[in-house]
Formats: sequence, structure tokens, C-alpha cells
Amino acid sequence: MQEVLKALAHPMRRDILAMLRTAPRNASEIAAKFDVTKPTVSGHLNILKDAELIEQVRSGTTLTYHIRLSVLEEALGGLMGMFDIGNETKKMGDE
Amino acid sequence: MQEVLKALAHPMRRDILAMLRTAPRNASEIAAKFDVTKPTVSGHLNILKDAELIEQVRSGTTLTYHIRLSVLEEALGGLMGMFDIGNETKKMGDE
DNA sequence: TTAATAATTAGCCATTTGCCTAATTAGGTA
DNA sequence: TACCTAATTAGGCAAATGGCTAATTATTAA
Repeated sequence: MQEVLKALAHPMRRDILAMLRTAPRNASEIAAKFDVTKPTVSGHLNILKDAELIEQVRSGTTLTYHIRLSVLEEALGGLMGMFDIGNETKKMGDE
Repeated sequence: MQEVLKALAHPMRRDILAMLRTAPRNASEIAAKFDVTKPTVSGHLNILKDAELIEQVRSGTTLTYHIRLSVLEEALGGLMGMFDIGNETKKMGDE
């Protein structure tokens, strides 16, 4: 959870995840969307990969990135649980 | 959302929020739970306050901190929305 | 007004983050 | 082999983070 939350703390990394939510993309396609250099994007991709929020698939010279939604879901679920948020059935007598 | 996520990225700050989830506490009570100095805890409280995740009430010489659960809920909700997570009714024909 | 207590802010330092340019690696092709 | 493209890693630098000790502020009480 720690690494996931650290990864989510940067807006560009959230935006990268959001664009992968729709479809997988290669590094160049991702980099083209942002106003920073490719190495900078590559660094963010590494952080997302270390957090296991994305995975890399090589075909030829290009690397395609896929989101791992389940990891994101687990981390957010863990957070919600930690604060008892988003749970309709909280205690005896409710509902 | 940015400030909330940055605030949540540090484990001690999450733990502080979790303990305020149960009941409000003053700075000394909070500091006593962690193995760092009071000024360090005070710094974390400032970051949580800047993110509007907590608020401060003075009575006498003590400052009591309260969690603002709604801010946390909104941020997590925003995040879930950004990735279309935790929504049972996703598209036409579901349910 | 002086002292005592709660808690902060100020100032310093080491580490991490985030960006850049330059160099390197990996794979495909003439 | 040699070359081209995709994308990375390496290295450097400014700013932010997170910790500490010391000094300051705020409030109450003698």
C-alpha cells in the first residue's frame, strides 16, 4: 500500500494510469501526452512498475504498458477499510 | 485531491488519521503514540491541516485535533471515479 | 509580573524527488 | 557487420521531505 500511495501522489503518474485505464500504450505514446522529456516519463513508469500498478510487455523494440487495476483496487480498498469508509453495513442495527 | 494524496503518502500521517477516526486527541496524546519528537509530529499535523484532513480546536493551552472525514471521502471518491472503480452500475445492460 | 505547561516555529542537515542532457541497451533490418 | 529506432539507465543539480535541537508563542496560574 505504501508504494502504491507514493506512486499516486504525483499527478502525472495518476494521469498515466488514467490513460492506461482505457487501453495499453507504449512508452512513446505515453510520453507524447506530457510536456516533459522521455527519460522523465520513463522514470515515472518505473515508479508505477515498482508499485506493481503497471506491467511491461515487449514486442520488438517497443514496450507496451498495461495497468493492473486489481492492485489499485486493493490499495484503495485497504485505505477505505483503514478508515471505515464506503461500507454501508457498519455495525449491529444498521440497515 | 493533490494535497490529500500527498498527505496520505506518509504512513505516520495515515496512522494519525486512523487514531483521530476513533476520537479527537490533543498534540501530546498523538505524539505519545509515535517514536519521533513532538516537533516532527507537529510538522505532520501541519501537513494534514493544509490538506484540510484535520482541524484544530484550542481550549486553554491544548490544541485538540479532529478528523474531517468528508474531505477524505471526497478525495477517495474522486480517485475511484478517475479510474471507474467501485461502481456497481457501470454501463448499459449491467445489473 | 513571573513562572509553568502545551505546542508551535525556526534553523540545520541528510536523503529523496523530479527534472534535464548524454550515454547505453535491445531489437530489427539493410 | 553496421545502422536505425525505441526506450532505458547514468549522472548531475535544484527543490522538497523528514528528522532533530533550540528558541518562540500562547495560555493559565501563582
